[in-house]
Amino acid sequence: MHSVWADNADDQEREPRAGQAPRGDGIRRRATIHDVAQLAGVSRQTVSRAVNDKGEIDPATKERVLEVARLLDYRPSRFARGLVRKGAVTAGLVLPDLMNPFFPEVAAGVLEAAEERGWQVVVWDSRTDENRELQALDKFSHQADAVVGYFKNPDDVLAQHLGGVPTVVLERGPHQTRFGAVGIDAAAGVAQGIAHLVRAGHRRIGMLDGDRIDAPGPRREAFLAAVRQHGLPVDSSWVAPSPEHSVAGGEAAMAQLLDARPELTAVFGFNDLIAVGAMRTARRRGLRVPDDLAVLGFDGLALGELVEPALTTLHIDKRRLGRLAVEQVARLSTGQEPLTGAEAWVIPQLVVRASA
Amino acid sequence: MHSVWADNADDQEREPRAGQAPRGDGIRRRATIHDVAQLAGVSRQTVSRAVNDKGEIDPATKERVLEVARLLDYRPSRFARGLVRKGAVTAGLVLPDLMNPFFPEVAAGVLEAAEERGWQVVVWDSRTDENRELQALDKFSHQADAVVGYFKNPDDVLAQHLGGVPTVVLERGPHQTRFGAVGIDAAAGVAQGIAHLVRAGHRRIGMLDGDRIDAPGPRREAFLAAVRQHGLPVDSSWVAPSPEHSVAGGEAAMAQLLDARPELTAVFGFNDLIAVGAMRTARRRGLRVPDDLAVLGFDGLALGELVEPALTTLHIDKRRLGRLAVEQVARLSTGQEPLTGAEAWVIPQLVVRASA
DNA sequence: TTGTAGGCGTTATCAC
DNA sequence: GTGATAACGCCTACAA
Repeated sequence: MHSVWADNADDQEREPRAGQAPRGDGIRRRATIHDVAQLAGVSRQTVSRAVNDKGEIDPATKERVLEVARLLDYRPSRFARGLVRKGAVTAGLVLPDLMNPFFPEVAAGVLEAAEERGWQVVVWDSRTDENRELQALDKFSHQADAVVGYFKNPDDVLAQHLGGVPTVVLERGPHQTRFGAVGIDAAAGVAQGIAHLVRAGHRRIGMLDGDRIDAPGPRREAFLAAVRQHGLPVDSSWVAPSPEHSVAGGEAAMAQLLDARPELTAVFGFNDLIAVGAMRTARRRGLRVPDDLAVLGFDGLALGELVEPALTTLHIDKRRLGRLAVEQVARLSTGQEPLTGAEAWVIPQLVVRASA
Repeated sequence: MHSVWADNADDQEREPRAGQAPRGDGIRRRATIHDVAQLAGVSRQTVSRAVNDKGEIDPATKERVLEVARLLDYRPSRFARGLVRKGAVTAGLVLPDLMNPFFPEVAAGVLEAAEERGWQVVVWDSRTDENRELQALDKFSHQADAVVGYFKNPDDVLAQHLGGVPTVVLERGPHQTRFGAVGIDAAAGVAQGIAHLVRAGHRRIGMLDGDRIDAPGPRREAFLAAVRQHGLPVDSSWVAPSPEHSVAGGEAAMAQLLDARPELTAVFGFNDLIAVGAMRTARRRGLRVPDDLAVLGFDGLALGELVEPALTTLHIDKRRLGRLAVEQVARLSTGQEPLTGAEAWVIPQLVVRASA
């Protein structure tokens, strides 16, 4: 059984060879307040005063002490300090893909909110890999006071590696997880999007889904619900998987979907990157966008305004998503109940541009 | 005078009200190993053994202790642990703009390299603000063992807030800084780019520069040197400033440059975002790219392949940049001299696409 | 102005 | 197997 507290790390690598001089290459033990005190011929307390700009100290001794400190390249140990002055909070942030512009923007929101609270944020890129997610948690369960992030692993696995650290998972409904959650109201968003396409006369609408074909996520479910509600001649055979959440992934998925459903007149992309990929494949095949094929994205990346034609998309306030996550986890870490109302839920907004 | 060691922070906010019960809302003192020991009726040492999966312990007591630990929501203090087990390294990463895809990719490189070393990385977005840079350093000088980042502040100001933490600055030549440095060989890159434009017949080439007009950086200097070398009828009046390093900034700057130098047949953008902005303004004014106006970028963002026409650019291995920075700062923190050769220098590669 | 004593929470060491 | 004892490096309180 895996103990959630155990530090199964391969830390400790600093050899204790104590070079007395601060210079010299090779690993040397860092100078402590004691070393400084000794060399300066004062008590540790005096060093502390000098180093911390406390008042009660003779300017002369202060200067002397500071001089020695500099000489020894002394820096207070953050561990010792943290032990005695409370209040330094570290949050861990797990992101699946730094190369998708969506996540840096979420991160920006997280950083903002964390900064306001005086927290620092440690970032980990899981590369959408379950094992790497757990590695992150193994670290964070020891090194962080709170965790926020995107996870593929199921709750129980996460919990096992979390060791009780307050956690908020992103884009998993509050009812779908036992952790704090901040989600996107995919249903509301997708409904808007499909309604827009239908309004424009489309009936044969496909989807490029980022979720595994055997594990439909909220976006696909919302899509299927929407097309059904509008009575469209569309079923799950109109959904092609795009395991790679990237432009290239979208290109490939679109090719596949077009082969399966040539009668398509519109596609909904799991995210903007995939949607852009879809546009590219469509155009490469000689289809005009939006005339022959309308394309709808999901995310609202800045990128969408730069491609041609500009991408119609369901815009998400990514920064807010990040901020909310921090607020949630802050609640958790003070023992409050997580929010589950509108404060934990961001609703996509349809942004109509040229592609649909 | 600002003491580099002083913790001029407004930390400490945790009120010491010790709720004995683990549950209950409101701030409660976190349970310590002592609390667990007491409630479980064993010594702290035994708790430590249980929690750390050490061998020498009776399975029964272990289970009991773990149970209590769970009950009390006990998590070992990372500070106390860090004090006694050495080896947990934290690096601070200062980025100027998370919204520019360039930097997340640099960050990805930093994270990779840091992970390989078992380091964790705390990220700070300075938003290209000198004051925020210093805020970051004030934090990192206490909380980090190494710092890597982009800075506008001059060396001496940085040093003042760094308190001796090993530091590597990005994109500042080794001879331009007293810190460790990892740079881009702008001269080599720009030379390739301008040569390409000249080869295509361009002689009236402008530049959209991201640096302040009164503080030319390496890219502008390289540009000016290159056009001079090719004997082009171009001087610094062909350089328009684009203080915003964004698409919008590039659009505005391009408008300005086009007004000043309508005879332009090609532009070099400080970065890809600016270059894309330039393309947009050009096309909005009815100019065809590249026929009427060729556009050359600098960065090699993925984005450049998606715009129309695709952007010709000087591609930088951003991930490598990040990795090198970590390697450099790792050297510094073990007392070695920083690298200054090719290992600390990334050379842009011309990628020819449709825009030039 | 300066020094001494004690404790922050954890683990290593060495007894029992 | 389990428990004292002594660090780890720093800071707060109090004494000199």
